[in-house]
Amino acid sequence: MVEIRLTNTRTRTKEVFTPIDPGNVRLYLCGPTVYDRAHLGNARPVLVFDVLVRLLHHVYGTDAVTYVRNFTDVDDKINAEAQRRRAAGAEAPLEALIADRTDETIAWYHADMDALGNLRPNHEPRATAYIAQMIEMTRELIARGHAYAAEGHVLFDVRSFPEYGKLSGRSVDDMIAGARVEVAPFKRDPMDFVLWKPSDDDLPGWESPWGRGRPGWHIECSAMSAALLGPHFDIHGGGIDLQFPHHENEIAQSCCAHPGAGFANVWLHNEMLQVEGRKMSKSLGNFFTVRDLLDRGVPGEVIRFVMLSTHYRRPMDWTEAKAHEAEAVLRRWHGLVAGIEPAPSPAPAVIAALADDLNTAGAIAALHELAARGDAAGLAASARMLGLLLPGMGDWAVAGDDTARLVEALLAARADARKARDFARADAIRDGFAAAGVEVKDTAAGPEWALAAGFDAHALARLAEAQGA
RNA sequence: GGCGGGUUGGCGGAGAGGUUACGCACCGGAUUGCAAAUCCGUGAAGACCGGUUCGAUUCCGGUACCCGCCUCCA
Repeated sequence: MVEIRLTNTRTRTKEVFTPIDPGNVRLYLCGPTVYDRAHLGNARPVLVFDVLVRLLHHVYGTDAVTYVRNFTDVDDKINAEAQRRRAAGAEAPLEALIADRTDETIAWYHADMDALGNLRPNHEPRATAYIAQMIEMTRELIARGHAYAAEGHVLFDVRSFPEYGKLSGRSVDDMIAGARVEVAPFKRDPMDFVLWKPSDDDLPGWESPWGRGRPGWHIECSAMSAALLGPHFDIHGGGIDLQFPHHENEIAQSCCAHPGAGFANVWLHNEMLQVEGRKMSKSLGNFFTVRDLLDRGVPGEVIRFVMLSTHYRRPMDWTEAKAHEAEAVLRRWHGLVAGIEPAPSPAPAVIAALADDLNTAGAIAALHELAARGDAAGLAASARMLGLLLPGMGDWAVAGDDTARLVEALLAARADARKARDFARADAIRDGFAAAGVEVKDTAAGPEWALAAGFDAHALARLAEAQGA
């Protein structure tokens, strides 16, 4: 049995992972709020968990893993978009406009994450389908003395939970000292957070013991994880920015609603994404979505490779240079594994790297070594652990028939020129191939060719025209 | 103010208290009509200051600089 070690944010140490039930390893990843396209940063935790899930599948068996990732479809940004559409003349009721928006966004999300080669989770609960469970949990928290109703709101009483702040390493008093929190007059403590809030007629709402309203941001994950994984499960994760307040609040809610259950054993947090060395933000103009990259012709597999080439607990810097380098590597690897039957099992070095706190960069280094050794079958089998070189994934790296015809014609023209010792023409074709991103290898058995990074079909067509090929 | 992350060779980026990371680039050689690709090979590091140690880039303390979170955010 492979020993997996993971860095647990809760204990701040790298620990040997021991499942609660090896027959049903359970993980929960905080999913997107579905108000817009997923940006590149949204993809990072999904990729990290995808590799983790593939590793768990390998170690415990595909059927022994339950992976849950939610869709947050109750949110003020969604409401604002729906209200904007109604103001713009949409006739449908607000709830229908919201459903349209969230359905549309979920479809985008699926398409984008699929394009990056991510497995779909076993469950993808929508918050709106678990309102009853959220209300029930809120009632339970009030009954146990951890929450109170005030002016249509229900608030969690952070002073009732001595562990509050433990995950993020802060005390309630410290937080208040540097606080920029909204201090509503009905809060007992400035750090108390909302479990339920009232909705007026312009907002979606559900009937509750506290009047018509909607849930606060954090309660959904507590309710959905409990409903689908139980009150005690193995791994919970997300971006490090969720550590506080979201995950801190989840812990408070879940532990107080289910005393003694334990909630999540291991907390995994990925560091943030940067772009060309700077924070990705709309104001800096370097903000882009996964779809933006895909539409610009960056293959999903290339995005995946770049994202996995930095360890998840380090800041990841997205650069054009990395994308270009990743493309070159993947093209080479696709060429190497084409038509090769993958080995029966992945290379031990790759498994060992991944089992050591998901060292994807180390695993990629091990893949390089397999490639250098010419072990195509091993490379093919091992790359799959990282969700790379999957069947059907490399279509982008393979030349189409039209391209193949042009290249073959040009190669024939070059061979004629060389035979005639017309080296000027032969060199022109050679340089044209290089400029178009076609890599030609002259071997003893004749020329072989492949598309290189930056392949340009138009440049190739122009070359063929110029050479009359 | 509080909490956290980072600083490794030209660039990217890992692990390990003592032995080659790995990739890209560079340089030399083989090969080629010239190249490309390929193969072989060389060189190149650990922000700064202390401490522990026979020995630290790796552990501990401090300094500097960069980044993030504390407000919606993966």
